[in-house]
Amino acid sequence: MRGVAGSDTRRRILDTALTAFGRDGYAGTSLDGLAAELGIRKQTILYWFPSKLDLFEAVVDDAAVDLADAFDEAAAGGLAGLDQVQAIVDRVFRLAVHRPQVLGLVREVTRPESPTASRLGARIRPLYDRARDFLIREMEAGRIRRSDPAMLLLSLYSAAVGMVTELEVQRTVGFEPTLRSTVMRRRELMRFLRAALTPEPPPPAAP
Amino acid sequence: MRGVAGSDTRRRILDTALTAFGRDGYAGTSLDGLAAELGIRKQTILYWFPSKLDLFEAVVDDAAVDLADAFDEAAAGGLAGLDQVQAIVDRVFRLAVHRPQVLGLVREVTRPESPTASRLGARIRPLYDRARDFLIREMEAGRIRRSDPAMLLLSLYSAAVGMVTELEVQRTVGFEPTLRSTVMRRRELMRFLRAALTPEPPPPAAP
DNA sequence: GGCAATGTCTACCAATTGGTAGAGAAATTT
DNA sequence: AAATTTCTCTACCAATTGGTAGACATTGCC
Repeated sequence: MRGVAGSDTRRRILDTALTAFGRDGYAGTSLDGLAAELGIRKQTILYWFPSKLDLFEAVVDDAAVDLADAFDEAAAGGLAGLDQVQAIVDRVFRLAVHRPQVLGLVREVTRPESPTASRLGARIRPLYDRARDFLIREMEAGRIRRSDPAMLLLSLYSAAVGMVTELEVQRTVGFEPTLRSTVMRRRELMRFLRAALTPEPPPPAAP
Repeated sequence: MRGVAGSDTRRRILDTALTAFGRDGYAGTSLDGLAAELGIRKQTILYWFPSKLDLFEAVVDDAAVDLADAFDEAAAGGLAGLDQVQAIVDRVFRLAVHRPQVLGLVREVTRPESPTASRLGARIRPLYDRARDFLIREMEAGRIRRSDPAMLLLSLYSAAVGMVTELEVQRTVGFEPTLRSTVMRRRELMRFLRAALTPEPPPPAAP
C-alpha cells in the first residue's frame, strides 16, 4: 500500500514512541527500531516529525494532555481535604494502570539531563502549581496537617512512578500484576497519606 | 606520558563513569565522550574494562558498596523505632549531598529496561531485605505504626532520589542549592515520616 | 643491559545513528 | 483526464558507536 490515507500513521507513531521513550529513554530509542516496531520505514517517521527531537517533544506534549485530563477529572468533583487527595490518588493510579507508558515517560523526562527537561517542566508546571495551591489552601483551612506541599507532591508523584516501575518489572518477569495487588497498593498508599496528613489533634479540640 | 603508573586510572574511570551513567543513562553515555572527559583515549577504558557493559556492571557494583556502607553505618548505632528511621534518613541524605551520583545511578538502574536491571537488583536486595525485616520487627514491637513496609521503603527511596534530582536541577540552572535548603528538606521529610509512622494512639504522656 | 609485563596510544573497522534527496503510488482537486 | 497534493518508499550519507589489532613506551625484575 502506498500513499494510502496516512490518517492514523501519525497517531500510531506517537503512541509507539511514547512507549519506547518511556521504556528505553531518549538516547536508547532509535528511529530505525521505532519504525521496525511500527512496520514502516524510518523516513515515514521523519515525514511526520522533522527530527527525533521534534518527535520527542510531540510525545511529551501529548502525554502532558493525558496528565492534565486526569487531574482535571479528579478535581472536577470539587471535593475538599483528604477526600480530594484520595480522588487524585485514585485517578493517578487509574492512569498508571491503563497507560503506564505516560508515567514511564514522566520518569524519563524528569531526569535533569533529559532533552527538553524544561519542556515537560513547562507543561506540567501549571498542574503542579494548581496542586500546590490546593494543598496550601486546605492546610490553611485546617483540613490537612501543615507540611511542605512540595514534599507531599513529591511523595505522591514518586509513589505513582514507583508503582508503575514495579508493575513493569513484574510484567517483564512474566508476572501479570493482579488487579488485586494494585488495589492493595493503592489502599496502602492512602492509609499512609491519611496518617501523614490528618491534622495535628486527631479529632478532639479544634482551634 | 606513556605507560606511566596506571595506578589510579581504573579508579578515575569508575568515578567519572558513575557520574556519566547516572546523569546520561547507559545508552546516553559514549565511551568516546567518557574518555574525552577523562583526557584519555577510549582504548584505555577498554583496556581496564573489556566492554561498555562490563564497565557499567563494575560501576554498579562499586556504587552498591557505597550504599551498603551507608546503611551499615546508620544501622551500627543499634537504635530502635523512629530513631533508627531517622538515622537512616540522615545517612541517606548525607550520601545524597556528598555523592549525588550514586543516587543518580540508582535511578538509572532501577528502570525496568536498564541493562542489568537484575544486577543492582541482586546487589541491593540484601539491603532491602534487611530494611524490611527491621521495619516488620519494629511494627510488631509496636514502635512503628503498622503499614506496608515495601510502601514505606519506596517512599524513603523516592524522597531521596527526588531530592537528588531536584538538587541537580537547581545546579544546572545555576543555583547552587544551599546547605540550608537541604537541611530544611530533610527535616520536612522526617516530620512527614514521623506523622505517618507514629503508632496509632499518640503517646498520651509527654513533657 | 636485557626482557617480559604493564599501560597507553594510533590506526582501523563494521554497524548503527539521525538525516537528506528524490522517486513513485494513491487520493484529491481541477 | 490531467494536474496536484499527500504519503510512503528506496537510495544514500556523514558522523558516531562499541570494539579489534597491534605499535610503542615505561616499569620493574633478572
